[in-house]
Amino acid sequence: MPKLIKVMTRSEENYIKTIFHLGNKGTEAVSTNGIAVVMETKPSSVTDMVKKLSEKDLVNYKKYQGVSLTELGKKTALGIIRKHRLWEVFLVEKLDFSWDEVHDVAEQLEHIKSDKLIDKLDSLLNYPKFDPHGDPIPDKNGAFKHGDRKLLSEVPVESKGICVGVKDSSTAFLKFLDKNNIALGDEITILEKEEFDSSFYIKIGERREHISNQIASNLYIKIS
Amino acid sequence: MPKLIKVMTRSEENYIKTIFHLGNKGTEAVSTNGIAVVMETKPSSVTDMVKKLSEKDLVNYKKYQGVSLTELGKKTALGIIRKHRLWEVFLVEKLDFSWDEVHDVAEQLEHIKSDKLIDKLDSLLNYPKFDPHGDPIPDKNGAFKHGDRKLLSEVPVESKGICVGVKDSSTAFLKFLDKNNIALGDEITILEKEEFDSSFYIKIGERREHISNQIASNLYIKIS
DNA sequence: ATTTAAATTTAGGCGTCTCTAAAAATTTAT
DNA sequence: ATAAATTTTTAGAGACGCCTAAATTTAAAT
Repeated sequence: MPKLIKVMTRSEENYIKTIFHLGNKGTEAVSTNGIAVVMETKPSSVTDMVKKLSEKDLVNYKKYQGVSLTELGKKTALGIIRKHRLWEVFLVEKLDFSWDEVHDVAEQLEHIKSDKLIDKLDSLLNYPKFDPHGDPIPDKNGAFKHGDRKLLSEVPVESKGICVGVKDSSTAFLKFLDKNNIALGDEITILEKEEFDSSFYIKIGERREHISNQIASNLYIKIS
Repeated sequence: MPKLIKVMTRSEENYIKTIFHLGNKGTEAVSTNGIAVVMETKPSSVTDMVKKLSEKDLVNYKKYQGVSLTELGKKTALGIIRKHRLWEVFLVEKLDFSWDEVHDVAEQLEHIKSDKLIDKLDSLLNYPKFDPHGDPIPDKNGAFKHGDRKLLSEVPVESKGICVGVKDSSTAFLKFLDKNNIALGDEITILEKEEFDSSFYIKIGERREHISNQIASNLYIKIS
């Protein structure tokens, strides 16, 4: 009889989510320290929690070997991420939040427990496939695919595509993009690559822009 | 310098809300037992929490004398109630929940911390004045008024009015009303009062109904 | 006015989640 | 290969919110 008692605390959910993001969708083992840094807590606290999650069959854990998610853990993580991203869409589409304001609130809303709520929300929003940062929203079964986006920095000169997402969704980066009139959906063409500093000259809409490598390696485009 | 540190835990918020509801908007002293019963906890737990709330200047408390809300406590309670009721409207209006399903989810959503969120939600819903059960929604400053609703059971024969709310918003009662086709907004006339069992004969819409005193003393109407 | 009953508080303890400090294991460097 | 540095785990403790059991206060009953 599997333990399907999914009464998870907020803290447990946050750990699961972090392990998912840190370990290539939970498949690779993550270090105790890594988790501690991201969650702004101490390694010893991580060890405690990881043991508890292990007892609940949400993670695979062997002392000193790092942690990865079990199938149950992955399913759980996808459920939380689904909720987080749907709420982000809601905040932007229905409540006029800007894309750099949504994260903190979504972080709270993702812990609300109600299947009906999230299904209805999904329907209200017309079953969106991506959140405001271009990240994919898992469906009810946890499935999600990513088209074939590439980082702007890893695409050959002359390529043309649509800006579909950001890798770094920090407030600072998003505000920078806003200030420079770069948004999801914009058409981008790589004009030239500056070998000296790995920066790029691009055409975006009708404008010509010069962007640093740091920017280019945090913007996803879908080649057309 | 007032302690405006409003970092309240979920549990603290629930106590404040209960004290507000139990004590005539927090003004009357409430008993430890009363709180314990409503919150399904033990009196000793209530004592512990009440001490903590007292230290934070949210309640007035003297041993063995019961608890009432301070001004700060009342303001806090109204803020939580505002959030709860706005979310209820959202669930019914935007997500097609029925009025007997909203309570549990709203109970969770009311603890989300974001002023912007609640203001935007208010705006999305067009600044509603009442929740799906007819209870008034406090405005940003905590002000709310109730028109002049009366319990059906306390109104003279021949009175005519609109059904504007329920006193008991339990799932059972709400389902009963649904089953009997009684909804907010219905026009009701008191035809006759049966002295024997204090039941009422009423006209609702075009129908004639016989309702028990228990029902009548949980339905609010606004005399027209 | 005492006694009895009921309500309330205190005392001590438990589970969760966190921390610091110290011990153990692993990795890196020489 | 051994020593040094780093990472990870253990041990012990604290805040929170709850509990049980016992003591205290208040209210009710005779």
